[in-house]
Amino acid sequence: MFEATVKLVNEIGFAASSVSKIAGEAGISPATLYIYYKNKEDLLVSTYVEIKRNIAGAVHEGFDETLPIRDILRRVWFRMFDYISRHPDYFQYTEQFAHSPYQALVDKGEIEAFFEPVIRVLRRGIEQKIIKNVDFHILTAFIFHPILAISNARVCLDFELTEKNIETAFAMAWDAVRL
Amino acid sequence: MFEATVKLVNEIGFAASSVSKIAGEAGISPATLYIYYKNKEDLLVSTYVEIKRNIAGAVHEGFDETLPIRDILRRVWFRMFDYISRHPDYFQYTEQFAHSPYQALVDKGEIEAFFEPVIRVLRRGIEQKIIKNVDFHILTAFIFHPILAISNARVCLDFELTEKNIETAFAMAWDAVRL
Amino acid sequence: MFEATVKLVNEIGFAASSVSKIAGEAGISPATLYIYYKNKEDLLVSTYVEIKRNIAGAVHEGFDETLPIRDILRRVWFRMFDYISRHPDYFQYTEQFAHSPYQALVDKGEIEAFFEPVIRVLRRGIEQKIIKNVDFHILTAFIFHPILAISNARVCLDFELTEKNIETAFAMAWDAVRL
Amino acid sequence: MFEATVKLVNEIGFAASSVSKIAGEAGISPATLYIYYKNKEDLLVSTYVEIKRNIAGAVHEGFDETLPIRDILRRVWFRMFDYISRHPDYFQYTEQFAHSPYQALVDKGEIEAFFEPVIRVLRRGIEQKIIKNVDFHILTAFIFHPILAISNARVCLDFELTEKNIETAFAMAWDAVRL
DNA sequence: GATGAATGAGTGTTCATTCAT
DNA sequence: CATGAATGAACACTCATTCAT
Repeated sequence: MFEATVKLVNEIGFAASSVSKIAGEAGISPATLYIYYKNKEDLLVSTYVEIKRNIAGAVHEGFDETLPIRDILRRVWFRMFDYISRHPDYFQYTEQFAHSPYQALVDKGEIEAFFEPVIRVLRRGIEQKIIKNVDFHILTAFIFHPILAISNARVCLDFELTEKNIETAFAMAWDAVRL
Repeated sequence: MFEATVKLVNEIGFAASSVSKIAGEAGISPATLYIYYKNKEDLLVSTYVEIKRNIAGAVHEGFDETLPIRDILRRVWFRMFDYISRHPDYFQYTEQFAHSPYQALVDKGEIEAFFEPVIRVLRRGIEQKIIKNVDFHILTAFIFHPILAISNARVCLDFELTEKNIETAFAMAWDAVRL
Repeated sequence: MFEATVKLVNEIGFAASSVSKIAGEAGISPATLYIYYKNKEDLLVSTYVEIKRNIAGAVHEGFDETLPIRDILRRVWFRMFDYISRHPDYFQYTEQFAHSPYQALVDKGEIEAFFEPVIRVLRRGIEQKIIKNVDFHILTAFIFHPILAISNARVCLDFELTEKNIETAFAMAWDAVRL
Repeated sequence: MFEATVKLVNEIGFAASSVSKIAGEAGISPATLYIYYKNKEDLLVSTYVEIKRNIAGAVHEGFDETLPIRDILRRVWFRMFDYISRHPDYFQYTEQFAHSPYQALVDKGEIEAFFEPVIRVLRRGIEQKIIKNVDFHILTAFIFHPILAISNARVCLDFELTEKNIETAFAMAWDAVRL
């Protein structure tokens, strides 16, 4: 059901992905779907949270708090791009979801918890005066959001994403946030 | 109809905004709506393009190409935040639209043309070795996208957006793109 | 308006031919159409009656009551095929109309009056014991209806209608009705 | 659903028979109808094909290829009138359908296959020089189409159809096609 | 567990028609 | 005469959801 949901949303869009179609894609009856999920909302939100957990796992792989902060962030940045290139469908799902009305139904705290390690690193960076002491929303707007913007360009438009491009982009992100 | 569309999309979301509901909000019959717009798609896309034109007009107000590039971008940056704070609903509409399947139906060239002056400035900045010579998608990911991320935080969450915050954020954006 | 109605009905069918589309085809406003016709029904029925009058005029061209009855009917038969091959659209309109619910709204007497001369000939043929003395519905079922069936085959299917075919068919019709 | 479709089409005509009305007549929800039929077209075409199969079954009842050709055709002819008098509504449905735009969507081959036995008899009649050697479209225009014309007169107008009338009409049809 | 059958409420869209201008 | 603007009612069709089996 998870896979069917993601696949369909990526093929025909969020709004057009009806319960019956998702059930059809999954090879089950719509009625069966309601055994596992309370309703459509539950299905979509659960799928979103699952992917986010998935992403968090991926970006923290080989996470080593003892490295210099710049290296940690750089690794997270690269892991993120790597994940998106391996799972463009999962990524696109989250992008669509995050801008839909369903977004309001997600427990933001739960999502943030997944990313706790890297957030803690940012906080340490501020304390150690390595990273600019600005509001967290502004910080993430410069080191996480550009990833999404760039990846979206790659998924939707004709933009080619090379290793060098990613390196350059990270350098810019680092320039933005470092003291 | 324009106002009704924006209002409803902001209140109940993109997917739930049916033609009848929009017509109801506008105080007209659904049939009447179809005199002015070819279909739902046309209504939504037209509304989007209209807002984008609107935004482009706002950010270019008092545009002065003779100023230093940093000052030009700073002005655009502030004008953008100003516009969003005056028209959070218009902004939110574009954010929702840009991540919906309708997004694919927009003539990207037309939209880009609206922002031609500022884009030309960026290009000049690269030529004059004031701005990093990187792909345009990457550049915009650092000087325009963070505005959206930050504004979204303001609209959706509890984030307060002060003059000083904006100034700080711009400094970061500039750090990211300047040579 | 007459031409537009016929043309559209032949292109998109009877049911799909809306008043607005007919007006559009005629290059006028739907409102204007209502100046000349009471309503849609009036438009369609009038068009039908007009064509029927047209057909009656055509089949009676060069009508000569003094000829032998077989020759008269043969001439009518050929004139009918000639008309249909010159105006397949008019013919098709009548066929569609005659099997639609609108058919009930036509003054059958008025239509029959158009064909009075040839009907009178049939009646004379019965009196002179040249034609079988059977109910008129049966008679027309054999000398007029086959024309429609054959013409329909030509219009809808791949059937080629040669001079010789028509001659043969008339011989069969005559065999059916003559004493 | 089958019965409801036929009944409604006969009562209010083909064009006015909407899916909701048919569903209403059948005592079910429009949505339910779509479980059994792909769409309106499917419903109408299926109903037509079903009736045609039905008719073919009826006219071939007691079909005996060893009888003289005239007797075979006479039996088919009478069986056809019998069917129509027992199911005037089914017959009327096919007449309306055959002149509607939906007609184009039917697999003509499938329908013809239902009537294969009697068609084979006609072919044999031609080979044995009992029936005129003319195009099949012309042949059927004289032995099958008049049935429809006569029956239509009975259904729509005031024409009374007696056993003697039918016998006379068949004699005429036979006169038309026999050598 | 799983599902076939069902549906009320809704979708986007077109209809025939009116009427002030 | 002609029409632009308007609409209530209907259209074909899909929705998320339920429930007896």
